[in-house]
Amino acid sequence: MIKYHNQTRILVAIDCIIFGFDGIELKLLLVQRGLEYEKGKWSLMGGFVQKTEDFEKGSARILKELTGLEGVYMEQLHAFGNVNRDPIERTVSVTYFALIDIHQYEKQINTEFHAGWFPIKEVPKLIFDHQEMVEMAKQKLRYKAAFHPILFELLPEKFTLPQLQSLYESIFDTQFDKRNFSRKLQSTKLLVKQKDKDRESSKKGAYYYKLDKKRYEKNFHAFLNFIPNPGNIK
Amino acid sequence: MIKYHNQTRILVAIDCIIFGFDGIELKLLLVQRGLEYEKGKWSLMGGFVQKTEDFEKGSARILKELTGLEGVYMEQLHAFGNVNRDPIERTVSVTYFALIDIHQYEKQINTEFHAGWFPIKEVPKLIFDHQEMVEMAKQKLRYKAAFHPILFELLPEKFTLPQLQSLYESIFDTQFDKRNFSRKLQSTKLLVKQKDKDRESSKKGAYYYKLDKKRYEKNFHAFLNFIPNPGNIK
DNA sequence: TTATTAATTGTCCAAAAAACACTTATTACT
DNA sequence: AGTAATAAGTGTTTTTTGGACAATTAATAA
Repeated sequence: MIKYHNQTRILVAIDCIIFGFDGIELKLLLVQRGLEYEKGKWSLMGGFVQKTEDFEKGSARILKELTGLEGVYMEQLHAFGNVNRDPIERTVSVTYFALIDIHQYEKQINTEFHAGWFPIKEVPKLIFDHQEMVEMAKQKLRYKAAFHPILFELLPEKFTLPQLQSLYESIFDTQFDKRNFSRKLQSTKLLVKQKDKDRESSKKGAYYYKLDKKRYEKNFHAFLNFIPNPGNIK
Repeated sequence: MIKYHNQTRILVAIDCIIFGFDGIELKLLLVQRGLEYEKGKWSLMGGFVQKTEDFEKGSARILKELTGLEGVYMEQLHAFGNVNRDPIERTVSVTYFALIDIHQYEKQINTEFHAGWFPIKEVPKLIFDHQEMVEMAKQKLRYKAAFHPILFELLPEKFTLPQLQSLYESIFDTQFDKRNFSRKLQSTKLLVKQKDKDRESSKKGAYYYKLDKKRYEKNFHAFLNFIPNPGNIK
């Protein structure tokens, strides 16, 4: 087989920034590094790209190993290539971020990897440049969520408006007016009101809503001004 | 030195999608591939990541080799990793896109690489998955330009409102009302009206404007609704 | 002087966003 | 049984923004 000559071949890793929501706050799934050097330190879930594996396959494999999950929303974030980002050996990292509903998979999380959910505001020190990756992912999540109906990926199939609003508030770290919030969401026509209520979080109970799947898929890229005063989202 | 064992090391390339504007239409800078296999076919400018070079350094080096340019706006687009994207040998490609004012560098373009500007609508068949890269870059450029004042990177230091509008129209492939366009731009306070006029393109002449650099840097990420009816930008 | 060309500027109307407060359903307590 | 407490749900007004639209101006050429 012909090859390119005199070129450097480099390890290529995939690291996954896995966001989860538990109904209260946004969390990040971390694992304790299994490989030597910094072993036991908290880290993003990652692995090396295999010989016959492209990035989508690789990121899905890594996610599955850790969480047992398949078919989860995943998107490429950024490729990190600093020469010394991994002190063992030069490794390029292609990062993906995923969004999942924590409760749905609570019990599947593979214990073998010593995984744990951390509130996004209390993320421990991470190895290598993983901190930077997380920061970028948070920023991208905010950016995207400000205009696209992406946060539903973090919620269970049935959810209430107050839940949805608290998710938005948690991610944008601010408070919205519930009347305006509700009106804006209703106007997207993405929500279908259910007959039953969630009675966990209040006496009166809050109606459940489901996504209108068809419209959701169709309008996924459509632009929606979800966030009041988008201001300085980057 | 310690190394990771039993892992595949892969060639990592950087490919640059270089957009340019000549005052009339958006163009793409392409080169004729120098390496064997598909030699002579049109291709993005690219090269392999060197042993002690990170992506930013690499993309700057590649851009410089081809155009002589430095300090140009550049941004990472996406990492492409399909197993067979390069039939010679598996190669991962990290893509960057750059924006430049064609006239400013017209004479610097390195002839050694047989480079050529192609109108974005008449891009020839490209090697490998470069077509896909260009498509993604076009889409991202539109997306970003719809909300951020990024297109100034394609213009000379002094430009007129009609020029700016024709740039926007060319990129979004539509027509804007010049009164509304002007008002919207003025409202950003990013433009500083000059005393002199461009007399090339009309009898009356159009006033030049410059960017207010300070505000530009400060507001680079600020959200501005540049595009009427953003509709289905992805 | 008149016709032509492209630049410049302003008004009005419609739609969207934001500010704002009261009513309702339910439960717990006295 | 009555009342207090809690969170859900709902409408109206004002302000801001976006979009449609046309007349005037500066310069040149006929």
